[in-house]
Amino acid sequence: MSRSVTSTDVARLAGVSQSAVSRAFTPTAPVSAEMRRKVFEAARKLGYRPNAIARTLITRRSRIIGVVISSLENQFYPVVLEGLSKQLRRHGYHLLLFCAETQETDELLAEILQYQVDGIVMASSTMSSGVARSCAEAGIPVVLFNRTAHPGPSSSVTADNAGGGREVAHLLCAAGHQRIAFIAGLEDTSTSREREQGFLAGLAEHGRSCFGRAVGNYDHDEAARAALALFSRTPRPDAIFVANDHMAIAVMDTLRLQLGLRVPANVSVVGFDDVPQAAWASYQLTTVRQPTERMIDVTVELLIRQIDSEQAPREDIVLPAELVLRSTARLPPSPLIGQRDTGGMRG
Amino acid sequence: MSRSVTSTDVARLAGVSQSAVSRAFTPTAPVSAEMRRKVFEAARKLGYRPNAIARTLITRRSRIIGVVISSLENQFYPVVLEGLSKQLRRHGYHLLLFCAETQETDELLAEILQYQVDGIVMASSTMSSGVARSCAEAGIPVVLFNRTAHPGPSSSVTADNAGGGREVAHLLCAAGHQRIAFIAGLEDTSTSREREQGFLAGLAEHGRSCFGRAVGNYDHDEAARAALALFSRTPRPDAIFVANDHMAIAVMDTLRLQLGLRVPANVSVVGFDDVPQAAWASYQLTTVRQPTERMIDVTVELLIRQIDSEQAPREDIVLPAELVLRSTARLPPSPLIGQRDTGGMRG
DNA sequence: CTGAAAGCGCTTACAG
DNA sequence: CTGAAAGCGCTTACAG
Repeated sequence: MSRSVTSTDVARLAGVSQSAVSRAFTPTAPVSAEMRRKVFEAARKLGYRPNAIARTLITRRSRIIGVVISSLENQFYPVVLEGLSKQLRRHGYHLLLFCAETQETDELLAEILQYQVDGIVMASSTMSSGVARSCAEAGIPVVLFNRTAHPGPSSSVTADNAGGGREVAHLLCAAGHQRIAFIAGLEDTSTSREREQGFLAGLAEHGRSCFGRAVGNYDHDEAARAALALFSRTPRPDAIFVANDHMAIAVMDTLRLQLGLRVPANVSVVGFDDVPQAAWASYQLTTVRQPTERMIDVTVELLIRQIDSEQAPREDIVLPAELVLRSTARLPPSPLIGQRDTGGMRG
Repeated sequence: MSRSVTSTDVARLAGVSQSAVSRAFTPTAPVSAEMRRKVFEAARKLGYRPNAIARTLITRRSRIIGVVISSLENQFYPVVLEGLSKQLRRHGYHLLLFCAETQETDELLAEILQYQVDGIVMASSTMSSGVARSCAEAGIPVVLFNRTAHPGPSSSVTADNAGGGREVAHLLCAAGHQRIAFIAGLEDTSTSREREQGFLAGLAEHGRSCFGRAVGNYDHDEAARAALALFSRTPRPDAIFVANDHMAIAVMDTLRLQLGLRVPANVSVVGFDDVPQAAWASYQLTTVRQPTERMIDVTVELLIRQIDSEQAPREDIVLPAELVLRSTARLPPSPLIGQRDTGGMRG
C-alpha cells in the first residue's frame, strides 16, 4: 500500500507549518494569499488532496449520506437514486448505498451507524420504521422518501398519493366506467394505503365503491396473477387502478396478451409514478406522475437543514402529483382537468 | 450533535483498558473469554459500536468500494448495482456510489480518492479510461465491469461480447435472413465494438456482410430514430441485431407501432444483456444473456484479492454469454444450439 | 492475556 | 496571519 501524501509532506515542501496547509484548504480559514499560493503549488506538485476520513474524525462530519433502498427492480428507484446522487454531490455530500434485504434491519442499522453518516434517506418501503427511529435517537437526521410514518421522529417527503388516487377515481368515473377495481401494492406501505384511500374517497364522491380488489405486493409477477384473479370473474372490471406503474405494466401485459382484452376499449388501466417505461410506445400508460425531481431537491434540502441545525423541526412535505393522460384510460366525453401528454409515438 | 459512545466509555464501565475494548472487537486479537464477555456486556449497555472512520484512519482500510456508474436508465445497471451492493456487503465492504456525469472526470476522481476507498468498480461505459489509470497509479485497485481497456493497469470482467455477437449472426443466417442490419451503441465503448465485431465475423463465416448500420448510442430515443432511418430504405432489413436490450426495446416499439411491421414475421430483432424487460410479455425479446450474477461475484473476488495483495496480477475475465431464444427472432428450420426459454407468457 | 503509549491525518482553539 | 500543540477514536507493537 503506497503511503499517500499528507499535509505534512506538503508543509515540508512549501516550507510552512502543517496547520497552514490545512488552513489553505479550508475556504473560511484566515490565510494570506501568498501562503495559499505556496501551499497550493506544493500540493499540486505532490498530488495532495486532504484525507476526508481524517477530516471526518476531527470535525465529526463525514459528508456521507446513507441511502437505504429495498429494490431497484421498480424503475422508479434507479431514477431516484441517480437524482439523489447528483443532488447530494452538488451539495458536497456523497452517497453510501444500502440495499436492504428484509430480516436483517438491525445489522444494517449498525453498519450504517458505524460509518458515521451525517444523515439518512430511507427510500425503502419495506424497512421497518423502527430503524428510522433508532437513527433519529442516535442523533442522525433521517428523511423518509416516498413514505411516511407518523407519529415518528423523521421528516418525510412524498407525493400527494391520496390526491392522486382521488383524481384517478374522478377520471374513471367521469369516463363512465361501471366496474372499477384496484390492485394494491404492499399492504403495509404508506404509498399503497394512501393511494387506495384517496381512490376510495374519490369513488365515494361519485356515490360509487370499489368493484374488486387484489394485492400485487409491488411485484411484477404477483401483479400479473392478481389481474388474472380479478378478471376471471364475471362480469369483469371495466377499469382498474394499479398502485404503481411497475405493476400496471404487468397487468397490461396480462390483460392484452393473456386475456386478449383491448386497452382501453375493453378495460381502462391507470398506474402511479410515471416511470420511464410508462411512456414507452408499447404502453403509453395513463398514470399519476410523482414530482421526482422536486421530491429529491426537497429531500436533500431538508436533510442538510437538519444536519446543520439540531433545532430544525421535523416536517412532512407533500408535493402535488399530476395526472398524465396517455392512452390506456378512456377519456371522459367532456374536457377534463389535466393535460394530454402529446410526446411519444403511437401506431 | 450528541457525542457518541467510544471505546473509552466502554472501558470505564467494564473496568478494563481501552486497548482491551478494541481487542474484544477484533476477532483475531488475543483476548480471554472473560474479558470479551465483560467488554461486550458494557458495550451492549452503552450501545457501543466501533467507529469505522477512526478504524480506517489507523488501518488504512476503509472497507469502502467506490462504484462508478454512468446512467441507471438502462435497467442492466440497477440490477448490477443491487448485486454489487449485496455481494460487497457479504464480504464486509460497503458501496460509495458515483453517478458520473460526463465532462468532470477529474473532479470525480479527486472526490473518490479523498474518501480513501479500498477499491473501485468502474461500470461506466462513458468514463474515460484515464480515470482508471489514475486510480491504479494511486495504488487503488480498479476492476472494469462490462468494459475493457487494454493495455491498462486495471482488471476487467466482461461477458463474451464478441462470442455473443457471433452467435446472433449464426442464428439469423441459419434462419434464412437475407438483409441483416446492426444498430450500434456508443461507438467508443468496448461492448458495442466487440459485439459488432463478433457479429460481423459471424456473418463473414456465412459469406455474408452487414446489410445496414445505424448508431443508437445506447439511448432509447436515438435507437428509435436509428431504426426509423434504417427501415425507411427499400428494400428494408429483414433482421436486426441491436447492441443492447435497452435499445432493442425502443427499436421493437418503432417497428411494430410506428412502422406497422410484425416481429418476427416481417423482421427479426435480437438484443443483448437480457434485462428484466426483455422477458416481459410485450417483448419476449430474443437476446444474449450476460451472466450478471457471476460477473458480479468475479468482480468482487478480483477486487478483494487485489486489495489484499499488491502482487495480485491484473486479469481480464471473460465469461460465456448465452443466447436466449424467445419470440422476436425467427427460428432456423433445424434445431439449433441454445435452449428455448419457456418461462413467461405469450398471447 | 493485559495495559500504557504511540500514531493514523486532519482541524482548531490558543498564543504570538 | 502563522505555528505549536491538543485531540478526534481507533489499532497495534511493546513491555510486563
